[in-house]
Amino acid sequence: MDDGARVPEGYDPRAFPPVAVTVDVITFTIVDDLLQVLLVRRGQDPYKGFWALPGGFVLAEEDLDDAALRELREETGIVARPGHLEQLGTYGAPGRDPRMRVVTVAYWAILANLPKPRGGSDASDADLFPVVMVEAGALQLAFDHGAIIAEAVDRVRSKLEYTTLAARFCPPEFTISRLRRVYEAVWNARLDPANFHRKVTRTPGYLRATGARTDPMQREGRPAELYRPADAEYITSPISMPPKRRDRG
Amino acid sequence: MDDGARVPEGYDPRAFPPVAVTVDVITFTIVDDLLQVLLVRRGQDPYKGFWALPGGFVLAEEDLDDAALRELREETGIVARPGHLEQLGTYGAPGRDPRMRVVTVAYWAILANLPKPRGGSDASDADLFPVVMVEAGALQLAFDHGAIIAEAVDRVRSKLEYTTLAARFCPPEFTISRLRRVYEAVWNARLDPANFHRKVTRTPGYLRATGARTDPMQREGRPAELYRPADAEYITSPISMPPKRRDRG
DNA sequence: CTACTTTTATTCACATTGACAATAACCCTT
DNA sequence: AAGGGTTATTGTCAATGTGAATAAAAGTAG
Repeated sequence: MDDGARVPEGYDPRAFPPVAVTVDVITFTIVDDLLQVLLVRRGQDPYKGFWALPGGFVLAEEDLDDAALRELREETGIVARPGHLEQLGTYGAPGRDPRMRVVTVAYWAILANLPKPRGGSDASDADLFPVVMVEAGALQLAFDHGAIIAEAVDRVRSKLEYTTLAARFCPPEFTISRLRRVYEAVWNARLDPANFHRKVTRTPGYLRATGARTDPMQREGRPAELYRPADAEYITSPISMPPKRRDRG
Repeated sequence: MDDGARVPEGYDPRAFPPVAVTVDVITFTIVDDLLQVLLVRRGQDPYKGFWALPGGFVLAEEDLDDAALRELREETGIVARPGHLEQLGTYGAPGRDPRMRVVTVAYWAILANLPKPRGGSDASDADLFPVVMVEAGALQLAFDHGAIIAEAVDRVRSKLEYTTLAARFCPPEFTISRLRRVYEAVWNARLDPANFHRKVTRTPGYLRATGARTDPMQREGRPAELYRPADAEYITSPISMPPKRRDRG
């Protein structure tokens, strides 16, 4: 069957504007009941010493998703596969990189149990920062990475409403209150434990009880039932964010 | 204030893999109570004679959104500004274009009252096709445009649930039943007129009554109140898609 | 007038949700 | 063993939202 993929003769592969294509990755995790984002300190100009998203050039024969995973690994030493990896958007305003035209494809990822990050080849340092700190403008961010992070935060906040992605922040087995604290950290809001319990346990496809309980020795209060994620990726009736968020007072 | 945007000396702008960056645009409109998509027939290899999304190279000093608007205008002769234009995603699998590495940034747009399309510079022809026809595989589509269109259709279908974008398919003033037929066309489902009316009129920020009515001479039945879009872009309580869709029988 | 069409209002049964009370299951101290 | 503290889980109740069904309203056509 003819798939039409003929290459015309005399085609000049250089007859297009010179553009570099890169990927950048926004990695979210939860530490100390706070939503945190992974950043690397730039070791060279431009923006030397500024904090930036891990990222870099897409290789010649590499798909975009693979490039995102590779850069995350190379620049931060993280070998664990993210619990979620998804394209966020592509940013290509002329002048966003002072050297030349750079179009970057941004990805965002969820990692549970993020190990202590260490700098890789292109970065002199890597560290986690609470999103509230980034939103407050407490960091010097390179390029347009502040705006990109803001869009990623919006995305993860709204995706918790109608997907089961919150479980990706958790270990394979987790309690309902752990899941609730994920929502509370990402949304920066407090949820009623009883109503949250009723909502998620009655959402079909979200949770599957394991039958086991938490070890009472390690925690305070009544031991909790352990759950693992079920098969649903999207939920029909959303878990709605409380109307008033308490961020920044 | 130092913004850190120093250009290092000796930087080689060619030290990156040769990649072409293009934009493609999925344009939706509603004709004959059907969701339709705008395609152009390719006038040259590869995929000569196949149907494709309008698109092309991003120019040297051009932002991505501008490139999308320009390509839509150049390849289809459409001068009207879309009621909505949004990035869909970026597709860059090696080999998706047989000539060279091409990374394309896909946009999707909503146009109301789309005029009869005519071919532009790069396309020998442009026409509208019902989405159900594309989904049935009735067209020979170039590159990976079939998969891209499928993702765009998913996106517009789900966005009708929690945004006010359905109104972008309508003229500036419209009736509730017109708005309902937008949902019915996009979702390929039937909605109860009375419940839909109650729902959208009680959704804050969605509609603002104009006080006028439709001219009874032109239509059958009772004249309907005319509305225009209000200020909300997102709605808190979603308009939910009926569970069973009737597409393809 | 009646028949017919579409729009809009109303009603009922039922599900969902927020607020909050009550109970359960553990720990610890006395 | 009893009581207090903490967290987990279940239950109650009123308010609200939704699907289905019906009715009323406002026009045209005959």
